[in-house]
Amino acid sequence: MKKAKKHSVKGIAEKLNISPTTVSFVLNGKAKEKKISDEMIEKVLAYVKEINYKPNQLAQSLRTGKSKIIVFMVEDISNHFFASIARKIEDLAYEQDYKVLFCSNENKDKKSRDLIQLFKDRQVDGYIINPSPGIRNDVEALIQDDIPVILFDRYFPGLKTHYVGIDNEEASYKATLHLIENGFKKIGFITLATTQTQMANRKKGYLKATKEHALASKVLEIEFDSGNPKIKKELIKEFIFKEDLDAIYFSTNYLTQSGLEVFKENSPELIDKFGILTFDDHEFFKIHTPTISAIAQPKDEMASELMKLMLVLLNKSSKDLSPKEIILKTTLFPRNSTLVKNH
Amino acid sequence: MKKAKKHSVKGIAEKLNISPTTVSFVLNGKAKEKKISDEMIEKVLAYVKEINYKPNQLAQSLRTGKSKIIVFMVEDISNHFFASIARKIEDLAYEQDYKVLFCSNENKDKKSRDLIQLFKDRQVDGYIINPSPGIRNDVEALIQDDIPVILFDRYFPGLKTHYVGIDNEEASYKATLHLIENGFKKIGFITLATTQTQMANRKKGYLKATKEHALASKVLEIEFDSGNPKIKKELIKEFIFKEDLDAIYFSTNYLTQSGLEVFKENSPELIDKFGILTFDDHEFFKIHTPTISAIAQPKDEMASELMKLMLVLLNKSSKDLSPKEIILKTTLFPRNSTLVKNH
DNA sequence: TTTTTAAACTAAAACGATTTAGTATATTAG
DNA sequence: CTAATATACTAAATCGTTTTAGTTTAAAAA
Repeated sequence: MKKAKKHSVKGIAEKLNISPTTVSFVLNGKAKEKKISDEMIEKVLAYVKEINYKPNQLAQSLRTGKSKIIVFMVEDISNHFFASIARKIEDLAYEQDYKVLFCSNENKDKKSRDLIQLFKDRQVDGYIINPSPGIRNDVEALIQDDIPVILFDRYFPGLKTHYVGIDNEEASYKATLHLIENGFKKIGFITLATTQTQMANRKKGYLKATKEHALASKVLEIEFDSGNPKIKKELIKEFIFKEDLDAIYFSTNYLTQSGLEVFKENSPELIDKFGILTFDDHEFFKIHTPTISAIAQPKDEMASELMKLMLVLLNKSSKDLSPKEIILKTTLFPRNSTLVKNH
Repeated sequence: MKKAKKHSVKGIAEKLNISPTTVSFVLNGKAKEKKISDEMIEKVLAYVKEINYKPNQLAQSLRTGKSKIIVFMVEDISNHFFASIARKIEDLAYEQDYKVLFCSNENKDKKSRDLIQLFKDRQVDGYIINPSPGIRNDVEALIQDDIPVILFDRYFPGLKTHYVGIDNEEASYKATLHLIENGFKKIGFITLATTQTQMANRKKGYLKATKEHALASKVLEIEFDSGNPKIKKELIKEFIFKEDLDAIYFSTNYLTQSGLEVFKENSPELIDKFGILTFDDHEFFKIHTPTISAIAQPKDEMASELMKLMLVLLNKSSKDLSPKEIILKTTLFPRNSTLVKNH
């Protein structure tokens, strides 16, 4: 197999004895507008097809300032929730000839900032960001620079940005009601120690429901990176077994997993005495014993709303589009862990 | 906030009253070699630092032909196994100033080919590929073009390429022995209907072990995309309950999940009568009832070996490096599903 | 017939870097 | 004292596009 020599606009022009300008116009569909004759268009198109010419994206990007690349930055791309959305985003983007750079900020500001800086130098066209708590200014700076940014899952109160997410408070409120309706009276809430909106609102929902029903509210807040995972489990263990509870509600599947491990490792039989509910669904909750009730976020829909909005932003040169908030519906899947109880 | 004007080599040169060449030499560490004086170096570096200049990667890429982007193509990026490796690859790549384009080929040849074509136009520097069955020629073409390619998880027999993976036959053989040693005599093997190496070798290992111990071998092969998931589960259900078996060994966690669902949905209590073993570990296997024995692939190590090798390839202009095969060790985690049985 | 306007194309600059092939001055060798 | 060599820099080409500002010829208007 011989090394195919690179084709170029210039080469094509020479071969056809015309100017690169003409070739470029035809290639970019500006032929009509630029009064190129039909025969000429035909000729160029035919040759381009014959040699299967594909423009050099780098050169194109350099000239136009558009890289046709978008960034999808999340807390952890290996997390099932984010990975599923990423998978969908990928498809939608490639369909439109965009590439996606996926990256994980570990919910750390330094990492977020480093990544954003990195991408700025690469003139990425747009950002979909699941922001770490302290990057409000950086997000603002991007917006000031007129670069399309969409936040998702969490946002910065008061900062007007495009946003795709769910109504965490409402979802959490309803989920807590579900527990209450099923007879649970001493509901513990295990969440992350953070002021970020998604978690804060889930807590609000929980507190609202318990308060309304005059139930005690017991909350355990765990540091995100509480060093070693042992500590996390120790905290959960203590909370579950020392507090006087009849149900546990986890604010995110990251914690649920640890919680279920705690049961498994300590007293597997005891899990049936508790109501268990979790934010974020996972296939495995359907095969766990007992099956675990969960609040599912509409991952596919989130992905498509994100990309739909992003494409609009990418094609607007004028940034006249006022910040758009897209709030999607969650679904509560009641399963055995909160239904058929023997309490 | 005012829009920061773009800096450039040319701009810097003008400001300092020197030539762009000099600036470039200094920036690329060629100052000494090009006999630039120490004061000059100092001056340039100081100014560059002052204005926090960052070179335009696109321009750089166009000129040098290196995009500093690598592709990580897998079957499905939302799959836990691949997502975990991706997460690690990401870190290692960014450390070296490389970006990574993640993408999923769904194990389909057309998608694989489309993606490769897409990236060629973007002059990606290197490819890490989990190949679909029919893209041998495309991979060969990339290698002919002298572009770094590493296959992983599966390979093309006879085609010499760089490769990172495990010894699937050996791992599968040992896993089957584990079942046999724990008293199981009628072991069913559920796998995908594919001739791809990773699956073929897992089957080989299973067959070898059962044959050696004069046990019957019963294999169920399922089409990857057998239309609707119902059909897949129907097949599994029939296999599990109609064949006379005392253990089930799944060749990949994609099938294990369905298998466990089958048990859950039909007769949850029956799972304790079977030995259950799966290829590929998952956190949830530790909290399933019973806990599920699994063969774990060294995901982190795979990722680091992949990137280590990739970086070597990227820095070799000469392609003198003969194809390197890196075979890593798996770990068998025996858990309750194969240990404490009442059969 | 002369002037305008339209049609069909093109030359050359620009995007922002890297690199080859110099030039001018200073130093050393012969 | 001249020639050779080293030092310290630079002009201009190049990567492969896009786009602005033309030019030339033909047709329409005056």
